[in-house]
Amino acid sequence: MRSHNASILANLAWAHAEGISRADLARDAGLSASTVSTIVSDLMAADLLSSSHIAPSRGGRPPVVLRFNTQRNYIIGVEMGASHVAIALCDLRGAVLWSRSIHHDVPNDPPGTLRLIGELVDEAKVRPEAQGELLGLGIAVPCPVDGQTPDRLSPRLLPEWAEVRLAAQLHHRTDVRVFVDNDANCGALAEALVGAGQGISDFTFIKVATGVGAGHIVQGQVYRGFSGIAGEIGHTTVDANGRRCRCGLKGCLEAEIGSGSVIEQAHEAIAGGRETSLAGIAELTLADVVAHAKAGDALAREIIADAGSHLGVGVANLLNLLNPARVIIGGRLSHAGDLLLIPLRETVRDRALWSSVERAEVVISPLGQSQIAIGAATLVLRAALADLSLFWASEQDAPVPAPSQVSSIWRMGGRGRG
Amino acid sequence: MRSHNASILANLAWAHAEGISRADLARDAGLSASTVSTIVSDLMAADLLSSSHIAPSRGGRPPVVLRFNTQRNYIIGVEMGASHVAIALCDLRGAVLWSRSIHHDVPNDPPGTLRLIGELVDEAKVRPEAQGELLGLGIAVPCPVDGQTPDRLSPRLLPEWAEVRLAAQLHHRTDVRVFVDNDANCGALAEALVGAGQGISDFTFIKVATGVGAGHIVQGQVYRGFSGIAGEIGHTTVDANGRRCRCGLKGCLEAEIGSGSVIEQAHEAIAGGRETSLAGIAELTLADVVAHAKAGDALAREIIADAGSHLGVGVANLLNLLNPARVIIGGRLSHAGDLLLIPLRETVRDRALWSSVERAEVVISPLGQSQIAIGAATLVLRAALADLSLFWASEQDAPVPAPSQVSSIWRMGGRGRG
DNA sequence: CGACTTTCTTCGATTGGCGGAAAAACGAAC
DNA sequence: GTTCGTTTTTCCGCCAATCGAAGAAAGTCG
Repeated sequence: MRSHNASILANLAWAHAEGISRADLARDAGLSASTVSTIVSDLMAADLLSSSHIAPSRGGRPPVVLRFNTQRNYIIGVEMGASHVAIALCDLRGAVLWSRSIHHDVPNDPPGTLRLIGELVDEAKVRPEAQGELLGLGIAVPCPVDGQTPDRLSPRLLPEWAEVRLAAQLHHRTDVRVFVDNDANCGALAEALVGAGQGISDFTFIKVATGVGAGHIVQGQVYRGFSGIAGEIGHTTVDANGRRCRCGLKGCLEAEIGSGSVIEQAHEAIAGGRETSLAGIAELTLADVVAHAKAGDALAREIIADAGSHLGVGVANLLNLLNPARVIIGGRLSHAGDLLLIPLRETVRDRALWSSVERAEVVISPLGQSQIAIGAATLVLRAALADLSLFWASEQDAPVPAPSQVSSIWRMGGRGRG
Repeated sequence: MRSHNASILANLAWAHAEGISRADLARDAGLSASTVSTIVSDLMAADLLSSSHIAPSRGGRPPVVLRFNTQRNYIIGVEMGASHVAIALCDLRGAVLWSRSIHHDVPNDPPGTLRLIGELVDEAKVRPEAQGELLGLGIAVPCPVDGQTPDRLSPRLLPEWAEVRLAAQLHHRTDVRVFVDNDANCGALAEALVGAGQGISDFTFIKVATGVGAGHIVQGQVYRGFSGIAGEIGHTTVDANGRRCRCGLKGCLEAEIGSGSVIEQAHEAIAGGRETSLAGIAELTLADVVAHAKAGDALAREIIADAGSHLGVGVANLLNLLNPARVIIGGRLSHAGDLLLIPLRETVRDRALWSSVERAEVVISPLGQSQIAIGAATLVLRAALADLSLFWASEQDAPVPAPSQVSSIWRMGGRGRG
């Protein structure tokens, strides 16, 4: 009903960062000018929209340009990584106003992690950049999130977290809505709203770091599959005779290009007497390998190019199977840029059967270090844009538990709307 | 609006083949009883629903059971295969009332194929089974269908068809709506509506015959990807050191289990002096291999079990990447039944990282020989159920060209409804 | 300076769904 | 058998929300 059209208009206004007139809103939404006018006045009363300036006339009365009020609220996104917690304070455009990243042993220390997140959120709340009210808290977790039991992390990957009800605890601590989703899905959502996936209805985001995971955007929505684990590209086979993976198989993508494997490959080469500037680094990390590759080290470049080729096999299979318009590579390995991308693209081209697959774009995420934390923030943003009532009901009911999917059957009317 | 809710109710009634009362419709659809009553009376006036009988009371007034009128129209589905044309005459339930299959060199003879289809349609129209009016004609084609140029078949796979406007010509010939889609997508749709995918929102159908293709059902809708070629599982790599594929790569799934490969493997073994009942068959076909495997021939069983294992690798990758609730195997190879399925499931279990993947069901299509032709018919059925106006506008406008996707943004109101 | 355009608002009119009342048709209890 | 309660279905008035037409506002253009 009304709220649905209001949501459409709000989304249109949000998408037009440069501003949009009522007349253009009516055209884009396919609604009558009168309807748009009444809804816009509601949205302005709610401070979601505000008129920005008057654009030059196009032959008649000059249009009043409306802007989505990105300062109305702020959002906090938190990335729980394998070995760090990152936080990003964002406005409603998804722009990062402030961020931090702290080393922490997340998998093995749930209480400490919860405390750390609480402190970081408190810190963010009092930052001068935090304008308006806190709209919600988004958390990206390094494991699949099941739609059935959304507030339980995977006991298999994170046994220590098995009994922790993350969203509930953080809601209790912070008193705002808490949204939880898998990190790769968050990354995909970030790209969809503020990154390389803007305006693209079907793409896949691949995060390559400690693990390798993918998030699919299908018809503009995050796709979770049947039990919420779609995107486990890390354990698809890319080389049946490849390295042994922690999952027990051989040649999983993750076993070839996950940070553990990359570092292992470097160690093996060093042990084999290979000349490299990586030798002598005490605790070799993926960041070291990437940095030295960029600085020109031959071994590091080789390892990364190799990773690119392996990733290319997985991407080619993905393209054949799902045919996304674009594949966006993120995660720490993606900071290697062209060193990774060029061999990747080459492999994809070699393995692409269809010209349309060949034409599919493979790019590196433009969102940088905070990518996943931004994605966590966009969980809140997307939810609020899809259901504007979240903007006016600040406290109320329980933390939103599920990785909320917009209900697939849209139902007109229906009993008991708010 | 109204028509949308009418569509919801019609779909509910269709889905309840045993019949459903107005009160239950209201409950299931979340609409008020009064609204349901008015819409139902419209649908009954249009002869889409009819009251069937009165069910026993559940303590109050006994409910009038309504049934979707599956005899109101009939549908014709046509499968264009690599070497045959199959036709299925279906009622609105998707049940096959009559079918035929004719050998024909489809790829190299467009005019003859069009003529043949025309004759088959004419034959179907005068069958006694054809009740009511012809609702539409669905065509399953053995190549991807692009949303941009829906009425052009792939010039790469079917060069002879490059200039043929299939849907337009058939519309001209038959004067009914023509719907065209890829065969694997048709197969998936058939499973969704009348096969092993009923009630499952996310599954994948894999057709294994001459080629190997998949059709995805995502959130209850056929998923085509960006350029309409999603599901090209046949050219994902399952064994980097495997057989050479016609696409130039090695170890594509199709190169391992496509009918060409299966027959080739049989010939190789026979040439190698292997004892088998397949030896001596003049023109060995996939059907022969399947039949002899069922009859107990060791070589045939081996080849099929091998195909099952290879398919298992592809299915495992698919499960990891997309996490469908079920994978349905169809196509001629699937007639081998357990001989294919057992090794397939074993491979999947070995390669499944997540318990939910492990639990995913892999089954054989229950729809048999006419599966794809039924799928072509369900193209029409789905379109009409999604847009009831197709039921009352028999002739009118151009043939429906695109593999119609339900528009992703649902818009309330909007100008100019019918 | 008038004609024309484009934008935006105001004002009925219409559509369509909802809630409640009422009718219909039954079971159960006394 | 009468009465009461229940479930199904219909009828009626109300309300929300959109649209179209008309008009006001604020320009451009010749």
